[in-house]
Amino acid sequence: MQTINLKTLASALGLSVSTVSKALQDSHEISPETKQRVWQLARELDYVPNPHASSLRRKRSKIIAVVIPEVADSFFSLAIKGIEAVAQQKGYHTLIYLTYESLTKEQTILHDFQSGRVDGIIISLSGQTTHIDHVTALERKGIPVVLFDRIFEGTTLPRIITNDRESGYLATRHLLQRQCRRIGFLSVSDSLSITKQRQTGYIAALEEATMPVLPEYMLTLPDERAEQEIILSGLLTGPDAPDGLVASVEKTAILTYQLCEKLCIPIPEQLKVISFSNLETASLLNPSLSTITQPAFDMGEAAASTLFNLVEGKNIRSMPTIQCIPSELIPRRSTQQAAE
Amino acid sequence: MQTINLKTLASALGLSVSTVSKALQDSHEISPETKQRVWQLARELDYVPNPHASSLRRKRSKIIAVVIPEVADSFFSLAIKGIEAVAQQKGYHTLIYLTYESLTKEQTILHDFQSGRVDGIIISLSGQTTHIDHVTALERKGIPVVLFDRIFEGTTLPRIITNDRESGYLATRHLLQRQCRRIGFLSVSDSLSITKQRQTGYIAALEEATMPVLPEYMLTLPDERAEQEIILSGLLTGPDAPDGLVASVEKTAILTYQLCEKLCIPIPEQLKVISFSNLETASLLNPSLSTITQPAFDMGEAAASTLFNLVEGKNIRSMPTIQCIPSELIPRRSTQQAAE
DNA sequence: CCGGTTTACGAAAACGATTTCGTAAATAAA
DNA sequence: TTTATTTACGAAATCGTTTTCGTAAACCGG
Repeated sequence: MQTINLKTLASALGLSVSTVSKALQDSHEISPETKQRVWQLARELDYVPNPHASSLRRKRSKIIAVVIPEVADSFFSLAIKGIEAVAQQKGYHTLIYLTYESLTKEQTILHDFQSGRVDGIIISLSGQTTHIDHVTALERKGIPVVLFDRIFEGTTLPRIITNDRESGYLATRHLLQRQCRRIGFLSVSDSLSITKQRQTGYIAALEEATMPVLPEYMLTLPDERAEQEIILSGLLTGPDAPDGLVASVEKTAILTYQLCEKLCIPIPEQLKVISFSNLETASLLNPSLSTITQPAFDMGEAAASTLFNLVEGKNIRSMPTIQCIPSELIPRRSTQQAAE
Repeated sequence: MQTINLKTLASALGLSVSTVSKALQDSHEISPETKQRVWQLARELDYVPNPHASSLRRKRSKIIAVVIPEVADSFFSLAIKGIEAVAQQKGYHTLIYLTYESLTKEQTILHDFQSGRVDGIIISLSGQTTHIDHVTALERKGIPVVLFDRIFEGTTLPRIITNDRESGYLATRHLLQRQCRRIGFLSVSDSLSITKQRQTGYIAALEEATMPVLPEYMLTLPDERAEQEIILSGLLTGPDAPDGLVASVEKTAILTYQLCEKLCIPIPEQLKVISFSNLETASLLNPSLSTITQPAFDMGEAAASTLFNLVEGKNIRSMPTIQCIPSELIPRRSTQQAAE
C-alpha cells in the first residue's frame, strides 16, 4: 500500500516527473497523447496530489481561516454556512477557530497565520477586542483579511456589516409607534462597535421623538448569569419600570422572557420586547418574538466572495471597502398592541 | 519585508539550518547556550515555522477534518464547539466541511483526504448515506476516522453515539404515562441508523404497553415543506388523530407547533409533543417543549479525544470502539397532564 | 538545403522544514 | 598515554510539487 505520487506515475509511464506534473495541469507544453496517458493512469491509480507539497512550492494553500467568537449561535453558525458554501464552490478549504470572546486567544490564533498557513482570513472580533494591531499586522504581511459583522471602526480593511445603527433606530421607533414611553436598551459588556451603533440608533430615535434618554434605562449586563438576573429584575420591577425593551443581544431577550415569566410580567401587554436575533424559533416563542434579523448567510457569502477576490488579486480597486447588507425587522406578538 | 525562516535565523547566528531546527525543538544534541541564542533571536524576529514544509516532511499536519451534514443546527454547532475546544487545547487545527446531506458531496470531500491533508477525520454521515466504502477506504490507508452521532451500523470503526433507542423508548413511555393512547412517530426521509434506533425504541415501548403499533401513525415526512404540511395536517385532523407525538427530528416538532397553531389544536391538552432536540429556546416555546436533549458538546469532545488518541497512536487497544453518552429527557409543558 | 521557430519533453533547482549521518573536539575509561 | 565514548554541531538527503531552463527533434519558409 505505498502512497502514489508523481514519481510513481512518472516511472510507471516512462516519463519524467515534470512532464507528468505539467500533463496533470493540462499544460500546452505536453502533447495530447501524453496527456491522455497520464490522465488515465492517474485516474486508475486514484492519484491525489499532496497539498502540503503543493502549498509549499506555490506559496498558496487554498485554505482560508474563519475566526469567530462563538459557533453555537444562530448568527455565526449560519454565517459559517454562507462562507463554507462559497469556499466549497471555489475549491477552497475552511479552517475554523473560536476565540471565546478572548482577545488573547484571538491574538494567538492570528499570530500563527504569519506562517502562510492560510491564503486569507475572515474574522469577527471578540467582545474584548479594543485594538486590531494583530489584524493589521497580517495585512501588512500581504495576507488578505476581511472583517465581518463585529468590525473595528477606524480601519480601512474590507468590512461586511449590516445596518446596525439604522436597525437600532427602527426597532426603537417600532416601540414608540406602539405607544411605549419608557424604552430600555439591553446590551452585554463588550467593546464592540455594533453594540455602540445599535445604541446610537436607539438614542437617535428617542431624541427624534423628543423623549428623554435616561442612563438607567440603558443596561449593560455583566457576564455572570446570577448578576444579570439581579440587575435586570431590578429594572423590570422598579418604580419606573420600562414598557418597552430593545435587546441588542439575543441572550438578553431570552433572559427577559425568563424573568418576565417568573415575575409575572405579561408580554406584550405590560412590556413590549424586540430583539436583535437570528433565532429560527422566534416565531414559536411564548409570545412570538419581534426581531431584527441579520442576513447572516448573505454576510458570510459576501465576506467569502470578497476575500477570494482579494486572494486572487482580482480588481482590488473596484471592490468596495465596506459592504452593508441590511437587516430585517420582523414584527411579532411581543410588540403587538392590544386591540382597542 | 522578506519572510523569515530557518535559513534566515541560521545565517544571522552563524549556525547551520539543522542546528537551528534542532535548537527550536529543544533537542538534546544542542548545547544550552546555543539554544538560548536561537530562542532569543527567534522571538525577536517573530519566527513562525512554515506548516506546509513541516507537514510535508513529517507526514503529519496537525490538522483534522470535521465532516457534517449541516452547521446551522443546534446539535452540530454545539458539537463543533466541543471538537474545536479539544483541538485547540491539543494544538490541532480544524477543517470543516458540509455535505448538505448529499452522499456525492461526502464522497468527494473524503476522497481528497487520501492526500494526507489531514491527520484524522470526524464524520457524521449524510442522510443519504447507505454505505461507507468511502470511509473505510480512508481507514485502510491508515487515516483514523471517528464516526459521530450519525453512524453506520455494521462497522468496527470507532463511534461516539447517544442512547437513541433507549431515548425513543423513554420518550414514548413518557407519553404513555401521561395517558396518551394514540402515539405517533415523526421522522424525515433518511437512511440513518439513529432514526431507526429511535423508532425501534418507540415500538418497543408500545409493545411493552400492549398497544397496537400502527403504520399510519409512523410518519416519514418528505423534503418539500409544502408536502410535509399536507401529510402532517392530514394526520392531525384525521378521524383517529394522535393524542401524542414523538418527533425524532427537531424540525418536525417545529412544524407540528406551527400546524397546531394554525389548526387550533391545543398543546398539550389535545396533543402532547416530545421532541429530540437541542434547542436552547425549548423552554421558551409556546408551550415549552419537552425534549430529549443530546449531549452535543460532550459528544464532540469525546469524538475529538478519541481521534487524537488514534492519531497519536496511544493505547489503541485500550480504547472502546464505541462510546455511548446518554441523552437527557427534559419534561416541559408540551407533555404536561391537566391537573385533575 | 539551411537558418529559424515550434513542439515536447527532461534535468534540476526551488519551497522550508526535519532527520539521518558523519565528524572534530572534548571527555572519560583503561 | 591510549582507546572509547560523549558532546555539539554541520552536510546533505528527503518530503512531493512546481517551475524555470535547456535541448533534441520536428517543422517551416525561402
